[in-house]
Amino acid sequence: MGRAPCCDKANVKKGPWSPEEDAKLKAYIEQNGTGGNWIALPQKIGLKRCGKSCRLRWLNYLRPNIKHGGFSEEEDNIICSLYISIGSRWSIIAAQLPGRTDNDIKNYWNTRLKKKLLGRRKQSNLNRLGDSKDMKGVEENAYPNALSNSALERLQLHMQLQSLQNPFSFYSNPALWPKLLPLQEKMIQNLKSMNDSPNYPAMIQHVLSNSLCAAQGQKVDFHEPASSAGNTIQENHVKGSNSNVEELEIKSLNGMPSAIRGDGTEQLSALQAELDDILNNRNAGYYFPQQEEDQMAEQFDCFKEMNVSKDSLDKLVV
DNA sequence: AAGTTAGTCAACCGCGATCTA
DNA sequence: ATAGATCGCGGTTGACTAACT
Repeated sequence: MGRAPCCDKANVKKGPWSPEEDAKLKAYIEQNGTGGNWIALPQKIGLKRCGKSCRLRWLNYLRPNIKHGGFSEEEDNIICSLYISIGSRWSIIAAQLPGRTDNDIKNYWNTRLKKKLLGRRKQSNLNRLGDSKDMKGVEENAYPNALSNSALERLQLHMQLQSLQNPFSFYSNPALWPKLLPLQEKMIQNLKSMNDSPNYPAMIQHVLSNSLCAAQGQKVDFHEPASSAGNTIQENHVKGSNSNVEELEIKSLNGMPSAIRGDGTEQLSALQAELDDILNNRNAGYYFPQQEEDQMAEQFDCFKEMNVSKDSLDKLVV
């Protein structure tokens, strides 16, 4: 049996808000506040809207000091850094950007920023895949299920940044990978039995070691920006950890070999600088020698060959 | 000029968390 | 302690528009 609907769907208006509805809602809330009950609010002011819809409209559009569009470079950097580190916690990310809403940031990430960061990599793969006329089909086949996966996507972004920083990335050098704990070894064995791809266990080895480091509580040390939002990243990091899946999420700066990682602050600064370069197209003309370009492309191809879903990772560790 | 595709963004939906009686 | 109500979040959808063929 499902949950009772929060409102009478049949008598509720949906779709875009009219200026009159906006005015009614805004005037009421500015004068009386929300009254702590969004569900009852629309009835009080004679709006044929669901309470949730009113709340959303107020939070995302009507409340004071909301900024729309025109994200600054600094905001881009903050969003990217936080996404790579904590994933799609849009409300937390929004709390660090005064005047921005989680919905706005989510849309901005999905439609622009993600492409900005991943686009170069994807374009390179497409070029490599040759002179095929049917590029649409190629793209679909090349990324069967990877980009919808938040954790893998973040790993991919992180690898891309690592590759930019260090063309001789440790991802292609097993000697640099961290030593495994017995439990991790066991997981790798399980994975081996699941998939015979030569790249699969190697990449999973690093994914898992990263994940386990994250699960062991190693954290990125964020400096809290001046914000009246109250929640710090660290607070939310702990408070929000309510599932095994979250524990498994890859905290991008954790679990890296110390020779490459340095301390967290240095890595964060390097990451920040690299993001800055990418986002501002300062390396748009950067030329990777073909060999390095191919090597980097192969690292990303690992994900194709792995054909692994987050579910399969979850099952192994839970 | 008309049709198609891709990009953008406001809004909706469902679910877990939290509150309250 | 518990069940129902509400909140808040993240994923997804769909309308609209611009760019392209």
